[in-house]
Amino acid sequence: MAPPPSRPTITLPPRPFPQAFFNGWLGSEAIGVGFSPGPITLVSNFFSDSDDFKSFSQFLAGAMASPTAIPPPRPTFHSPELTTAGDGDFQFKQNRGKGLTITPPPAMFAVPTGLSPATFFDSPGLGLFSPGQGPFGMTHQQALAQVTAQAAQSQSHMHAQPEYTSSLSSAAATSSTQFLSFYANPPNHHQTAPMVLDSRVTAKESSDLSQSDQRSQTSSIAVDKPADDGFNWRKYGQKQVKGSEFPRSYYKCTYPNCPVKRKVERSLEGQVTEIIYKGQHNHEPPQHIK
DNA sequence: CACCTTTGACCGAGA
DNA sequence: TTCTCGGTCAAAGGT
Repeated sequence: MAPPPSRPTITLPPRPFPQAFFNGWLGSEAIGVGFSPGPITLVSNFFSDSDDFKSFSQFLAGAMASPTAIPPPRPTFHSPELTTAGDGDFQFKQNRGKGLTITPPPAMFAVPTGLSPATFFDSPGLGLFSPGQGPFGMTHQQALAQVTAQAAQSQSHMHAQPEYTSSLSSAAATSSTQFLSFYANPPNHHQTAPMVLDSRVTAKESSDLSQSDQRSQTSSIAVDKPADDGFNWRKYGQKQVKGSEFPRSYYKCTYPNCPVKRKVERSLEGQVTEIIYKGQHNHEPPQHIK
């Protein structure tokens, strides 16, 4: 499907998006309200009423209210981008030099037949959105729109917080992996009944960090494992996909009879640039002792 | 020995 | 029908 001509773009402050995202998403309960200064501040900005978003589904729902309130792209920041694909995929990515863009493709957001939006959001192998949350009586389009609106709103705060600019790249990159895996497979998400569903979540992270930034983070993030989301994965293939600048790795959940697979694209520096989950775990995440 | 990654080959879908 | 490409298989080797 062709991308919308005038793609709504939202730019967020140069902050570690994942962290900010989580703060807003998880709400004050998870992180602590009023925690500042620091990377967390963004969250409250990004989600103007952070307490209103305690789950990703809520986050999405909240963002879909006003798709029109979208500011022009800001080339300064490097933040992840959230998009949806025609088949209901979600994509979080960080575009090179584009800053955060939250793009709700109006006509592309489809809910699998037979699924309510709430079910869909709360389903697939991602165990994606807010476990235990009930339906929100909101369409995906609405949810995305609201996400957009919230993000747009947050933009105004960026100008007032230039001090975060320099720290974004490394911070974002450092936490991105955990972020990506988390939103796709929250460690403590409730287990939904097994169902035949091909929902996917795509997480993208940019690799447009400055050379110095990349070098500084490489040692800390260049891990061989895909994002640690609490599940165990076995790599069963790798391919250079056309149109993608980085090789794509294929992983299967190692749990017996678990159908979940995921595709991970990783930059040469080891940064995760995209994660696509497919299927649904039919088991609880194994307990990890660290 | 169990489990993992690597990697070339193979297969099916779509153009 | 043939070609391309994404996804998967499976043998080999590593930890």
